[in-house]
Amino acid sequence: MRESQAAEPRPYHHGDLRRALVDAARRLLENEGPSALSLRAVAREAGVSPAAPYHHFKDKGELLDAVAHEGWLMLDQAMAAAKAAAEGPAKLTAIGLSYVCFARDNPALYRVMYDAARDKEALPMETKDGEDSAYCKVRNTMVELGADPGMETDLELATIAAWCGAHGLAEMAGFRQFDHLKQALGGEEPFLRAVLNHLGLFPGTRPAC
Amino acid sequence: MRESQAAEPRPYHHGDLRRALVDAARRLLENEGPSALSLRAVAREAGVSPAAPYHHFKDKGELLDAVAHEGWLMLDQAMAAAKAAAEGPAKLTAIGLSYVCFARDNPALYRVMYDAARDKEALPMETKDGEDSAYCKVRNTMVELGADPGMETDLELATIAAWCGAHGLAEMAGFRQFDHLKQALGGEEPFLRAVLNHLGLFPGTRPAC
DNA sequence: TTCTTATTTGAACACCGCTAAGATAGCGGC
DNA sequence: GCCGCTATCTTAGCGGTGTTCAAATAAGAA
Repeated sequence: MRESQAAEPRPYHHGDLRRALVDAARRLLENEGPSALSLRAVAREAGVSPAAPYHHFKDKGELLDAVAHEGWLMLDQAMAAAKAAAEGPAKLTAIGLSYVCFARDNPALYRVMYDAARDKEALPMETKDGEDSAYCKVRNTMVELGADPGMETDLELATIAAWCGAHGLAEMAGFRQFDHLKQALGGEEPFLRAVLNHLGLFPGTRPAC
Repeated sequence: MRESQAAEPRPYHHGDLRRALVDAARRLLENEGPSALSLRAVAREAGVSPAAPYHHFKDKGELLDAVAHEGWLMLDQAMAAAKAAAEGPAKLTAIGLSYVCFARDNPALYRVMYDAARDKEALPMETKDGEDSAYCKVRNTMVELGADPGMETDLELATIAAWCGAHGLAEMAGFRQFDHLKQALGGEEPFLRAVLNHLGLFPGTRPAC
């Protein structure tokens, strides 16, 4: 591993500037926040001129897309790990909790991920390897927990509802106005679990009206 | 009312540039989208120099705060109207639907509203008139529908869960990947209603596990 | 070696948020 | 009426941004 990982897209001068730019962007994002993520700053961080990135990305948005893609991969992994670590119906809550915790621990990256999704007007539905996306993992878990895969619309609706709840909670969990409630419940994780339990996560268990 | 509403902040040269700037910003937001909402563009739209806004707003963020504030007032009104038009338990779904429709019809404004909220790390909890905010309206509705106001944490959790679900749906409802589901359900509004019904909106009705 | 092509640079353009200095216009006191 | 006074607005400018383009450079092919 002489120059980190390279050799796949046939680097010329730099080694693998595309890779280096995405890494620099993630570094900036973590250290300085999303407002510091200018294309020029990324180039500076990677040690190249402001015009260099344009030979690897059409524009700034495409670089952000690449960053977002890595974010979705990380989220996938976190959710898969949480699912594997839990048993039975607790799997769903565990997945939701891992989702919200990922957003809490990577707020800038999470923002970039959803900005990209809004631009495309779609959530990523499959990873590069053809594997199921995080969204599909939630749906699969629903089926494993007893949702009828024949009732496709109901299954899809339950998945969407769960995803919406988790995303909303991820965006709102940091708001200060909930601090007293977290304290009353004994910490942040109990608070998150409590809200998740209030959401109608399980298919077929919603109130009839 | 000679020059629209004025006389409160004692305008000098322009009449009421502050008001005009917020209006110009809302006009730009609606016509050109959030990315076109630069402070200079707002000044241009209002017919003043790029430096003029700084005598009425500390910086760009403060102007956006003013725009966001008007957005929250509009959302308040929409939710209040929806609540008044529905009866019984349908009130909650009606409120949720009005929330999501507001976001759909004013996507750029909705974005500005939540950007401001994230900066402050809080949702607006009361309007200028001391009236209850949209968030409080949801909680009040929960009580009217039978939630026990004595169980304060449970009431709060239910309110948060409902708000999270509505916000998540508002952000996700426009994604193209749900088009086929909307079609299967007979349109967008049935789709929104279906997702809202899948969310655990009502306090005390969540599954026991 | 020479040719070709991918990569990177440096300079430039238009736009951005923001600041400072000066011009302008409405107000209160005389 | 006139005179400050102060709020308002403009002009000019700073450093930063995304993006383009011609020139320079370096790697591989012939």
